[in-house]
Amino acid sequence: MHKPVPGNSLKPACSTCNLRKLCLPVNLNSVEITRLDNLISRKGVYRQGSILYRSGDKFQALYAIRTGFFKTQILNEDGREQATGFQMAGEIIGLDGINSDAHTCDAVALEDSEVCEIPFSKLEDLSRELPSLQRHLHRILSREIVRDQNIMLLLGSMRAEERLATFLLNLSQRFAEGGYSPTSFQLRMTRQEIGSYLGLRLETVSRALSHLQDSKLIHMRNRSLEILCMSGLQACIGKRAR
Amino acid sequence: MHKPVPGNSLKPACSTCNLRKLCLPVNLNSVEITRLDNLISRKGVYRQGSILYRSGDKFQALYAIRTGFFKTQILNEDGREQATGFQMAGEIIGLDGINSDAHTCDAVALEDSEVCEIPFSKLEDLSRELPSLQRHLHRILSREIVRDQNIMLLLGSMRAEERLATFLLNLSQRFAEGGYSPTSFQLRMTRQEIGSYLGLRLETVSRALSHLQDSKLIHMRNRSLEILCMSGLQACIGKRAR
DNA sequence: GGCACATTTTGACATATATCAAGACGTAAA
DNA sequence: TTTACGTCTTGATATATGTCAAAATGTGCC
Repeated sequence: MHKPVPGNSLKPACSTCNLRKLCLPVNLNSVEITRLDNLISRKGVYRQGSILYRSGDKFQALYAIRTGFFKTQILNEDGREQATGFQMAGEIIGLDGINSDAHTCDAVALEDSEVCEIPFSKLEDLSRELPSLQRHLHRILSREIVRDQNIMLLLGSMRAEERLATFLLNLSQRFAEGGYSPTSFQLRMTRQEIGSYLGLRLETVSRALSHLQDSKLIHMRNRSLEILCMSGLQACIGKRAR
Repeated sequence: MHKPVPGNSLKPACSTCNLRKLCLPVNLNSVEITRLDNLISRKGVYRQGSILYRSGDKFQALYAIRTGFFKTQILNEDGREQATGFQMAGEIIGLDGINSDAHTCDAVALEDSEVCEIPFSKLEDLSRELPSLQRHLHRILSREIVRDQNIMLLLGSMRAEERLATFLLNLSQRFAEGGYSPTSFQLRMTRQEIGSYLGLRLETVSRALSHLQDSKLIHMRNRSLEILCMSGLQACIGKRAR
């Protein structure tokens, strides 16, 4: 397990253009953007395997991922573990902590990553002054709710291969939104972590991926994925409703 | 399927004491409470089976349930259905719609119910003026995220009987919070609806309930439930991690 | 009060996924 | 390069839950 490295060595600050493009694409004029930028005080580099926050940690800030990849997971009292999401550059992490002023999940870097810290009470202050920022924050919170409910649908009603197809298509879409190839990318997580997210054992994940490959819908070599037939992947979701 | 009945016949307005107690227990002085009350314009009575909103409906308001019981559900393109929650008096419904200005699930009354409508843009306006209201709104949104992630844990890693036990204990706790008996209450939903929520078939729900009853942890007569051994129910969660 | 329909229970059987195990593969350190 | 360790794949088998079916029970309407 590595330790987080304070990231003052890396120069590209979480500046205006990045905020707009990645984290907070909100209709603000340049003065307002500057005020928002000024909130974002500390930045950090997190090495692969290091912890951004743990369940139980005091909640003080949201984090905008500038580069890299994280997972969030919750742990039961009985040691059960559930990955609740994988977050990539441009996404906001930490919303779970607002409710009780404490985080309820762990956030772990899956590769070396940079984050911007957004002190939440300052964000609240500013969003009282800027309606457009306020609205954006509300949308981010609501989007997370919608996303989680769609995962409930997946976990509650899809079979293993459908879950995998849904998962890969979702990653594909998000890579596309980030400006990367939607058909060819690296999986940053292990089969075990994918399984934890999809409610499957790692062997089932492996078998389902092999089957998708046998069907010529994807090509996998270790963790690099190529989607060969997007429509075929889409079609295999909901092939057999139950 | 019944139609909603405009509820101007019923007098008990969603007034201060109700707001405080049920929906928005937020630190506001009486002037502020009055301003909040004034937002809450329309009220409605919904008969059992009627629809509060449908997926795709334009989002304009949140709803505070004054009395009664609702379920929310999402439907896949392929007709798959997932109950995403059961909401009781004192709870807020409709948060899913904020993200895209359209609801993403259906909300159905499971018994005759009364709701207060809270126009969301007015709530945003007021919450820019009242930090304590703003903070409360953020907590409500975050709480829903935490709740959904705990259901992901349930769906992703628990066995049928554990899911049932978790579900019953959650209902019990919420009834207790609403001032009702935590050990004896009516289930407002069918076995099919419970199954949809827990990712199980109705037969499995029925069998799991029968088994909990055989184990003397609960007593069920139709839809009235008595919890005989709270600690026993708790113990059967996580008995066998996988 | 009786009829029709929805809901629930229970049984027998099917099946998807978990479990256990072994070997292949990939990566990092010596 | 070799070694060691974590990850992944694949096979054989076990098991929890789904599926199908029938009967019992409950509920609402005429």
